Amino acid sequence: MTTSPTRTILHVDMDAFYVSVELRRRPDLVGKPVVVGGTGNRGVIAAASYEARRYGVFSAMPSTTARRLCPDAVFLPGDHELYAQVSAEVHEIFHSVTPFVEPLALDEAFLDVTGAVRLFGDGVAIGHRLRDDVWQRLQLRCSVGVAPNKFLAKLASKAAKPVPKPGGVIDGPGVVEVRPGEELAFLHPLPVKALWGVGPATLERLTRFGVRTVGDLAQLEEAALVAAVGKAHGQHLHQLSWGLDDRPVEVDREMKSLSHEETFPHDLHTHDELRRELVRLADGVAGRLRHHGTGARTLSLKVRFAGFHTITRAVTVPAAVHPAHAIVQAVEPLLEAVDPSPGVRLLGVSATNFGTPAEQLSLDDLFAGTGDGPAVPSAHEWEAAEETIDAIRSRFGATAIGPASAVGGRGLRVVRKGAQQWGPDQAPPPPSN
DNA sequence: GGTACTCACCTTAGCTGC
DNA sequence: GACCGCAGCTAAGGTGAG
Repeated sequence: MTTSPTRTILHVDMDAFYVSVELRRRPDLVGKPVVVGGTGNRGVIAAASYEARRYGVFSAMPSTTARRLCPDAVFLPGDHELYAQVSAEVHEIFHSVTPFVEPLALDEAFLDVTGAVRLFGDGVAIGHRLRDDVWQRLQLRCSVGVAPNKFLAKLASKAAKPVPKPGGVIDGPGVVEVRPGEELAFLHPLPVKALWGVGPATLERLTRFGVRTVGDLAQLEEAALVAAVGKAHGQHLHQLSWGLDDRPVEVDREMKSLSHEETFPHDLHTHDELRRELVRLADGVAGRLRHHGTGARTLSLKVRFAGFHTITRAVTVPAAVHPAHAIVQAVEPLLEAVDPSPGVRLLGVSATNFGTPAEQLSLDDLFAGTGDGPAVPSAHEWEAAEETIDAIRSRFGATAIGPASAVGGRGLRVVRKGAQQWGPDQAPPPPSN
């Protein structure tokens, strides 16, 4: 029997990242309940200061609920570009100890420091070093978990965090280590929902089996678990319940899908309105496909109705495409087949099945020789136009130019990743005549 | 009653070709 | 020609994470 050598994995998680970044430019708000997120009635909370968490406010909570729980909280709209920039600085510090960094989100990452312990000391020493560096250079706090695998390191970093209590915020240890041999003693008393992959639906199924803690789950036969939650998920959870996780820290994770979706301040009821939004979303997806130098064969449409019922419709085209007009051409018939009369609150466009874009067929090609059809640009003209749009946006900003067919009652609005991360802004007042 | 956005992965079902 | 089993692809929906 072979055993894999013990690894030293760190999970570094920034403390209330978005809020902490905001507090650097608003020191007057330090010590106060502050939340970052959607400011409109349809928004959600992206991050809450520990003072706000004392009132039960947490991320992903509807903004309206947060306002009710903590009316005195300061609500900030969020600045995705700034957070991305600060995140890059944080990751630079991570790279100062190891090249094996797997970004998980803007505010957290896994680090494989197995090869760095001879240089910098053991995992705990590296954890403290990183915490000190992040604080000295960026005035931000983070928590570090140290363990033989990713999954345990993640749980450990959570145990290292500050704890909001009704009486005040209690500092966490900052660095928590799960040593080899102590995995089960750490893991089994935890509630089963602490496991990666146990969300509300899985939790309910497991509760039916009387499973409350990770230890309970470990005692369950793998076959019973597979019957309850499916093969892949069941086998994975069984492994995790015994502290087993051999996934490597992946430095270059390949992107497999790309999407833009948007919740509207008010429900839309007509195809005309929806078509305008579709063009905008497709333009955003197309820009990012071009940026990554790829195209997509499968284009999907997502529609969420007023009652929150959500449908998805997809189409796969013969060759990968990336121009916005080709995406619109593919997805528009799917939209036409949807009845918007009940009201549509969200529209989304996604691209999967990536591949090198083939030579594009234009409408001209389709109508070639028939003498029919509109006078439309050729495929090369489309491509040249979109490259020019990219150049203008990189020089003058993302909102400098956009598709004319996307201009509607709300003016020209261009889709950028993260631009509307946490829901629509406060709905504009009705137009006055 | 309220519930964002982005991405990954899984399950199920239907279809097609061999 | 009809049928079966299998693999591969696609579509749709669900779940979970951060």
